[in-house]
Amino acid sequence: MMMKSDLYNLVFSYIKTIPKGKVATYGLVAEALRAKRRGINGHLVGWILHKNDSSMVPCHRVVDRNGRLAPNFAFDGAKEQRRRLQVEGVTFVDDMHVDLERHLIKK
DNA sequence: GATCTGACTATCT
DNA sequence: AAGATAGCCAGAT
Repeated sequence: MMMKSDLYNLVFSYIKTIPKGKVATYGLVAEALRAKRRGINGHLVGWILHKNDSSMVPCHRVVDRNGRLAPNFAFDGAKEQRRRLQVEGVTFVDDMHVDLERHLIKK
């Protein structure tokens, strides 16, 4: 198979489980992955997504702990990410911040 | 195989 | 309040 690596697989597997209209934080993903691979931090998660640039994965549902969207150099631009989330029913408290209280998977 | 890098987060200054 | 530092890991070179 062409699996990049175990980490990629873990990250994508988790992200794919994020329900539509929900979001997860990098820290949350990292925490979940920590169950499989010890000591994983948010850097790993975001960085893997960056390297992979997977349009096939709902990486737009992953935000930082403040609910802020990824930086502009991800996706087609932060505004594109915001548009995708809004289409899925995610509400925003700011142009760049999702409403974590309503859409964060869990805490 | 050593060094650099990274879309994070918490803590300190 | 905003910038700097530390902690942590694995992929890329």
